[in-house]
Amino acid sequence: MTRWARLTMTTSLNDARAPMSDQVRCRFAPSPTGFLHVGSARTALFNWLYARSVGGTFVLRIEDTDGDRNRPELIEVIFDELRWLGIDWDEGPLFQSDNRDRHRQVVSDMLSNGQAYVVDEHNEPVDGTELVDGQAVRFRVPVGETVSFIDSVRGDVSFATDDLEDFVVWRSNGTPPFLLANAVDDADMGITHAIRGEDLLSTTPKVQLILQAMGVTPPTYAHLPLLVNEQRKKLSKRRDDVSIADYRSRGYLPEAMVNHLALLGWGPDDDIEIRPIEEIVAKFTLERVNKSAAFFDIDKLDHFNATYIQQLDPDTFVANIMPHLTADERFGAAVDESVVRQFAAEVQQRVNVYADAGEWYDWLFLDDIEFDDKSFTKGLVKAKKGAEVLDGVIAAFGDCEWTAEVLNETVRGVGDELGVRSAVPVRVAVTGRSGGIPLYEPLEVLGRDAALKRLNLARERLAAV
RNA sequence: GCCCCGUUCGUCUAGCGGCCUAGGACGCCACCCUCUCAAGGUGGUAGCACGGGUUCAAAUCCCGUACGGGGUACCA
Repeated sequence: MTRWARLTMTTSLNDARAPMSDQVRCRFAPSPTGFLHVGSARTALFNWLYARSVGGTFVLRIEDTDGDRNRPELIEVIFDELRWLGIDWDEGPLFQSDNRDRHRQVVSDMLSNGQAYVVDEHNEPVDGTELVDGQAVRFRVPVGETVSFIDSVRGDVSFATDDLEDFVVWRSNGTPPFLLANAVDDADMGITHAIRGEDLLSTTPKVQLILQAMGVTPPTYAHLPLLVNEQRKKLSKRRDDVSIADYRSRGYLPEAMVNHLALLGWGPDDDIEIRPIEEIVAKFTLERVNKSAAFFDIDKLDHFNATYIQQLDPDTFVANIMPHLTADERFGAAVDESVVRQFAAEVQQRVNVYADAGEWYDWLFLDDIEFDDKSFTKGLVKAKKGAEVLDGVIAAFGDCEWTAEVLNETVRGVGDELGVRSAVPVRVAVTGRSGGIPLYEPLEVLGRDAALKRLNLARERLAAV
């Protein structure tokens, strides 16, 4: 049995149509023309949320009719990103291209019924009610009528057919355009709720006309507000940094991503934003979906991600950041997992994204640190008695007991003697930065020789300023 | 141009006629904590686009204006 044969079975089931509310069927229908981006992922998520929230079925369909831009190798990638996000599907993947004969049949029927007509390359109508190779078919849009429907998000929406031109339902290259294939497939698959982006709102009357011509009851539509960039324009793969895969590789957690995405165009009634997906499913309704566009705010995503990272058990955290650390070309080869583990708790509460973990650890694995200019200026050059502090610490570190506790007391002692705060200058000298995880335990691990080497280096550099 | 949709703090949102002196979150600022930076805690900053109605009462309903967006393809 082919994939599509299974579909047609659903169709016949659906034809019997006793649409019960517990028979909700949603679908996500990406076209494999690019990587999964945040806008598509949000659409997929809302379909999934709705299906799960009402115990319905979530179907995955690949809209691979756009021959030229189609990139089959991306199909698996899209699946992989969906799985990563935790968006699982109950049926499919089904491939639109498998339904080509059916699409052709529908258009053919339209021609014989006079609902559509053949046009030549100049868009001039051609006599005849048969599909002709090399010629397109246009739908005959009725005159003076109104197409209206109830959108679950937007309420009543209506369009005058007079504002619609006779749109193409079959291309001259022998393939169905999106409008036709999408409408037919939704009907055949018994889709009850089409949840999609608002950019498709104005194509809806055309879809309704097609369905009407087929004698099929259209699904309920829900048009989600668009995700926009800083300029308030629809997110675009070209302009915007929106690939789910990119976020994944930088070390965002799927839980954080999904949680954040769920809050774009929807909000719970109880002010609790960060919460498990099960709770979001339980609270989700289409009626609560907003109408206005939402900006994808990375700062907020970062906050969510940091929160989810903090909740991780330490072993998982270490396991997850290790690949990012060892992949770092500056110090990756020197990374010692036991050291990573020793200070993981401190890093875990500071890091927003796994990929940033290196910034907290690097000085422990680097032979030669680089000084952050701002830190060096503020922490040493402009610090009171910066040079004296370093001199004092260098002298004291030469023979003091090398334990975190003693190191702490020693640095403090030098500062007290000089009447200044000594911790930051030492930190800058040893780590290159003015901020970081608590200093003395790592310093104990780093060792006396390395510490002295850096202190002396910093002292020389300071003298040269 | 035409059609459609939208408009609550900078951002994401709660609000579905009185509970609003408009709540939460991110960001930002301050303070506490503190070896630093974070985290955490406390406090603060900032908004119903505008104008008309309707109503005893409007962020909430109606109309208009402005602004923004989407569509208007043999793309999806």
